[in-house]
Amino acid sequence: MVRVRFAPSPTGFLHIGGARTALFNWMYAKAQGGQFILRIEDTDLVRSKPEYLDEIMDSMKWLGLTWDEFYKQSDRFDLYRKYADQLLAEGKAYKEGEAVLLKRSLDKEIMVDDLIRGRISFDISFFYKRDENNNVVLGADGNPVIKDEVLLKTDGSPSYSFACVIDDSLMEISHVIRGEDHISNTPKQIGIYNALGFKYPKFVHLPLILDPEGGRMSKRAGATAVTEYRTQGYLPEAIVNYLMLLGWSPGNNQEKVTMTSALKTFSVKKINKSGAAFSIEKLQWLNSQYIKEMDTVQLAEALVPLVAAQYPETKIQRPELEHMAALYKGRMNTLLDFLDWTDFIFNDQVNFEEEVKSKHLSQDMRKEFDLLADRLSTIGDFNVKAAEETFRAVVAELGIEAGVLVHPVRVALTGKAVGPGLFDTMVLLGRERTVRRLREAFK
RNA sequence: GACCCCAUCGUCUAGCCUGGUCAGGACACAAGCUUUUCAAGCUUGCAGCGCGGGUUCAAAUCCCGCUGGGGUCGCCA
Repeated sequence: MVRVRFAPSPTGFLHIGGARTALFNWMYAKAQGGQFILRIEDTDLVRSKPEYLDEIMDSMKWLGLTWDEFYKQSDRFDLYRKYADQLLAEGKAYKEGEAVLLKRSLDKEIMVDDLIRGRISFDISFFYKRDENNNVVLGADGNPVIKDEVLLKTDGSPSYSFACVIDDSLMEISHVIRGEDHISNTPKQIGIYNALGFKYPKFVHLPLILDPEGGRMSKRAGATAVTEYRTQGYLPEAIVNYLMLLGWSPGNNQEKVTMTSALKTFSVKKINKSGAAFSIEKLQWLNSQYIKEMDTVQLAEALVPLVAAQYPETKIQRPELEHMAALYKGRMNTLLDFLDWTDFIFNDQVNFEEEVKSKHLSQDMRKEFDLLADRLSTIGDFNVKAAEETFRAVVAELGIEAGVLVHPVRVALTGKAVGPGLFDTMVLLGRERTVRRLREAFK
C-alpha cells in the first residue's frame, strides 16, 4: 500500500513550492490507489501559529488536495519522548543538559537511495563540526569532532529529524516525497532510522522551483503564497495543471491536462532532476484557457465575490453578470481582469484613459452622436441586431465609413479603445445609458 | 569554503535508461489571416543539446574532467 505524506510546518502561508510538493504526493497516492496524509510539523513552539495552519488547510482544499489522515506533531510529544528514553536506555543517545543527542555511528559513508536520482553517497565529513569560518573543528586527539544530531531540544520538543523519522515509520509512510532541499537531511535521518531499528521508506527528492530568472524563489520574484494567486484570480485547476508541469510531463505533447488523464501516466520515475523556473506567463496562459472553457454560469458564480468586494453597493443582478461573463471570458487571463474590463458598467461615470480620449474624442462629433442617440431611442427592441442595423443606417445616412463612428462611440461608452463588439457592448450597457453617454460625450 | 544535486530553444519540456529517425511540443516573441477595435482563434517564423576530452562506424543519448546553476551546513522545519 502506497502511503505518502505532506508535512508542512505552520510557520507561514502555503508556499507555491510547498503546494507542488503536496500535489506530487497527492498525485502519486491517487495514481497508485494509496493514501495521502497531512501531517503538521508544529514542533517549533514559538514560530507555529494556528492561523497559518488554517490557511494551509484552506489552500490545500481549494487546490483539491484532500487528505485521508491528519496528524499534528504537537499532539505526539509523549511519543517522541518515549523513543528518546528508549535510545537513552540503550546507550545510543546521551543527555546534554535537558537535550537528548544521538551518538553518531562512525560509518565511512552513508548511502541514500533516491527513486529519481539513484544512489547518493555522503562523505562522513558531512557530520564534522565547523566553526564560524567553516573550518573543521579538531578534538584533543587531533581528529575532527563529529556533530551529534539533536533528538530532543532543551524545551522538550523533538527536533525536526527525530519527529519526522518516528512519524514516517509509525505512520507507515512508504514513500517520502519532499523537496530537494531535504537531500542533505537524509543521511542524518538514516542515522536515526538505524538507531531506532526502523526500516527506511523510499526517498524521492523533487527538484526545486526557481524564480523566473532561475534563482532562488523569494518574495521579490512575485507571489509565493497560494492565497496570493487565489486573490489575483487564478483558478485552482490552472495552478494545479501548471504546477504538475514543473518537473513532470504527461508526454504526447500535452500542456493542458486533466487530472484524470495525468493520473493515468503519473510516475515518480518520470519526474525531472533539474530545478524549474517559475513562469507567470505560462500560468496566465493556462489560466486563460481554463477561463475560456468555463461554463458561463459557473464563471459568473466565481466572479460574484470579486464584484462584491470591488462594488459593495452594486445593484447588478445575476443575469446581467452572466451576460458580462459571456462577453468577457475570452479576454481574461485572470478573474481579476474582469473588473478592469467592466468598470464602465459598474460606475456611473466613464473613466477615460487620457490617451484614448484625445485620440478618439478630440474631434467634435456631436452631430453624429446625437443622430445615433435619436435613432437608438426610437427602435423597438434594444437588441444586438437592431442596434447594428440602426447604427449602419445612421452611418449610411451620414455618408461615412462605419469605422469613423465605431471607435469614438466605443470610447464614449466604455472609456476604452478596445473591447468586445460595439453592439454587444451597447446592449450590455442598456439603451438608457447608451443614449445618455452619447449625448453627454461632447458636453 | 566543505559536502550533495543538477545541466536540451529566453522559459517549461519530449527525446537519454535500451547510441543511428531534418532534436518534437508549449509559453513568450515576430509575421500573416480574420475583424468595427483589442484580445481570442488559425497559419507560419525565430530560437536549443554549456565547454573539453574520451568510447564508438556513429554521441543530446555512455564515461571522465571543467564550467555554470541550485541545495545544505541551527536545540528552524
